[in-house]
Amino acid sequence: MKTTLNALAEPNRLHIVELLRDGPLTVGEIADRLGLNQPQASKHLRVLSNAGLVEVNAIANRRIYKLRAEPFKEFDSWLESYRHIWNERFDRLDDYLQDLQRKDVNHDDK
Amino acid sequence: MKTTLNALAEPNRLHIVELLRDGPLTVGEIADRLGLNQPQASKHLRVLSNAGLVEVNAIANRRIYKLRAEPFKEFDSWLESYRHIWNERFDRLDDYLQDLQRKDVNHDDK
DNA sequence: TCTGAATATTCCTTGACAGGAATATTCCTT
DNA sequence: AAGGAATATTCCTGTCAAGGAATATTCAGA
Repeated sequence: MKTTLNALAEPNRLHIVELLRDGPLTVGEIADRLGLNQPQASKHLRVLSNAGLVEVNAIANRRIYKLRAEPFKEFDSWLESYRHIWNERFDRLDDYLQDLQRKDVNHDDK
Repeated sequence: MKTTLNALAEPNRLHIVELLRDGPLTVGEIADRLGLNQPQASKHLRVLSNAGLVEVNAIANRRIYKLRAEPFKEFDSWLESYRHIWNERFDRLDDYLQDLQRKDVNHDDK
């Protein structure tokens, strides 16, 4: 999760992922469409690869990169644990304030 | 999306968010539970706040932070555009290879 | 009003990381 | 075998951001 987020936090890498959303692409194509020069594209793809976000398929000279499903699934289930924030009524600030008050009153307890 | 990812990419900030998943918390509480010293906690909360991930509620001396729903909703719909990767059969590598081949054959077209 | 608690802000330093340029590697084509 | 395309790797440099320490601010209570 942490490495995934880290990989996606870089703008160019996010762009790459959004490009690959529509299907596999070659390093050269990616570099072209994003206005990167080839080495930077390769480097970013490496990071994405290490994070498990993409996988490579070597065909002769070319390397064809495509998205891997797993990280997105994980992402999905991670989000799942936050759904209650806008489903249930999560905004229990009142309760929390009462808690604070209670603690203040009994601040000499051990 | 980019700022959201950036904010979450930092480990301590991710922890803060996961803490707040269970309800609002005070700066001091957050710092305690995460083993941060107060200034760092405040700084991270500032970043999270700028990213719109949390909101503050001032009560006397204390600042009570809690999660905001919006960014998570956005996240959810962002993920939505990636669902086809594991729902439909996305792995159309064969098609892509044929495309490559076609381009190679006609590489003298304009 | 004074003290102390809770929080924010500033300044500084250090480490990580992205970009550029150059080079290495692999493979196809002739 | 040679040249060139496609990609990866290395080295260097500059930038940015996180952490530490110190300080400022606000507030409650005695």
